Amino acid sequence: MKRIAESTVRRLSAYLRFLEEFEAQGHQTISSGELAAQGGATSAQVRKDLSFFGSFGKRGLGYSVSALSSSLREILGLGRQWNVVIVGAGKIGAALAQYEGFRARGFNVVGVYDEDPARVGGTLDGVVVRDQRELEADIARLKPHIALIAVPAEAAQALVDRVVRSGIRAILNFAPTPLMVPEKVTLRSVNMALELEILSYALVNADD
Amino acid sequence: MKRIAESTVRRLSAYLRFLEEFEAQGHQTISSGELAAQGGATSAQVRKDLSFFGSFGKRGLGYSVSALSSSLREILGLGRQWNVVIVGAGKIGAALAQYEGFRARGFNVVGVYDEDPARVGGTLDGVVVRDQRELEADIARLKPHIALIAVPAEAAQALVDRVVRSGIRAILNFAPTPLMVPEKVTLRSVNMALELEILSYALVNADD
DNA sequence: ATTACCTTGTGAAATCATTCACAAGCCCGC
DNA sequence: GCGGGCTTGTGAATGATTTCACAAGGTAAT
Repeated sequence: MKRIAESTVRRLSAYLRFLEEFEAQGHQTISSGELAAQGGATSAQVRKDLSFFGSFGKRGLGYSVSALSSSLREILGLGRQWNVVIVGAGKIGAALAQYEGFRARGFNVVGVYDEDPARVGGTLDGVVVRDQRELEADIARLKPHIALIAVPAEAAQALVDRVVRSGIRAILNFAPTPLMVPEKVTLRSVNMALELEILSYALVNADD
Repeated sequence: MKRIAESTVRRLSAYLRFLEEFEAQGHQTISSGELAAQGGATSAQVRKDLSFFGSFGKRGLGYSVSALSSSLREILGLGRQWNVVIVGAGKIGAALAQYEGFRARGFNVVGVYDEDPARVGGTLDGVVVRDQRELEADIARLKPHIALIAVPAEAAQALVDRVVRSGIRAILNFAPTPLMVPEKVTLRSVNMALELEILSYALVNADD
């Protein structure tokens, strides 16, 4: 299949979220226009996004809410459970470990790791914080699919290397630093200070 | 000035971060190629990004690390302090309130708000959690520039409306829901579950 | 001062993403 | 079964962003 733009995948995910709400409200069908109105997209964009993956609608009528939800879950790989390890049990790691939004969408936190003995052995939302030295052995045993990196910038690359070497193929990084991964590994980064800097830019250039 | 793409601003911010590191290592000058190598950009992209704002380099030599850092800080509006209020003192709000990366870059948390009486009065990294009912009065008094929204999805829009009505012009949203703001307000969203879903998509489509 | 060598700044070209616009298809009422 | 009214799916057009490629300008060594 042709490579799909990340912006498209991001929107599909947003469509799915709204479809679930819409379904809960008892609606059977939805048009591209209604779906678009939600996230600021256009109806043409919704149709184009979906067209990369097939034909899901009925002309004149729109899309079946439940059928489209299923298709999107299938496309996004959400018809299954994903196991996640969190590396770093500081403020951010702890918040992530306890974030309900992950489990709600099929992402299971199966391990949280830290190197600080003061944190090891503590429990976060039912998951015990384990010693970072166990990381390799645990990844080999639990075969998690995704690693969340929530350690200081200086430590991040070394830990990414370790989880990659242990077989992890997808990483979500919260450390404010660029990271290198082999091509076969997918890396995404969330950088909160950077988001604030973009706001800062917007504020000083508000009069454009 | 011509409107600058968000992707450009994002990269400028990344360049600045690396320049600061590079400066700490004692380097005087840097070429567009060295700067690019960092974040996976190309040298042409670095030069193009900078060219939107002026000429900062010397042909044959590169850029002065310190001069370029200053220019970027100026462009991004980082030559000053920004005051930030955090709405929501749950897991994520608390983690944000205590995140050192913000203060380090000139973003001062001047207030944290929650509606849960059990949280009000508590203290997070020196900042006392205040009652959400004080929000309007405090914004009027403290004139913060930026609001971070860290409340459940259902509550987010109402709180955004409140901070916007109180005069906030820039919002960073952590609630997993789309939000509406007037045109004059800049809104950015960080959606962690959505990031995981993009990884999920990448994992199921790894063989492309 | 001249030469050899680098690196910038920037139009032009290429690529990527979004929007337009409309034929084709489907539902529904009659 | 036919016609009116909607809405999809999709090429074509537009717009945005990235990459290319090279003239222009600077350094440094001799």
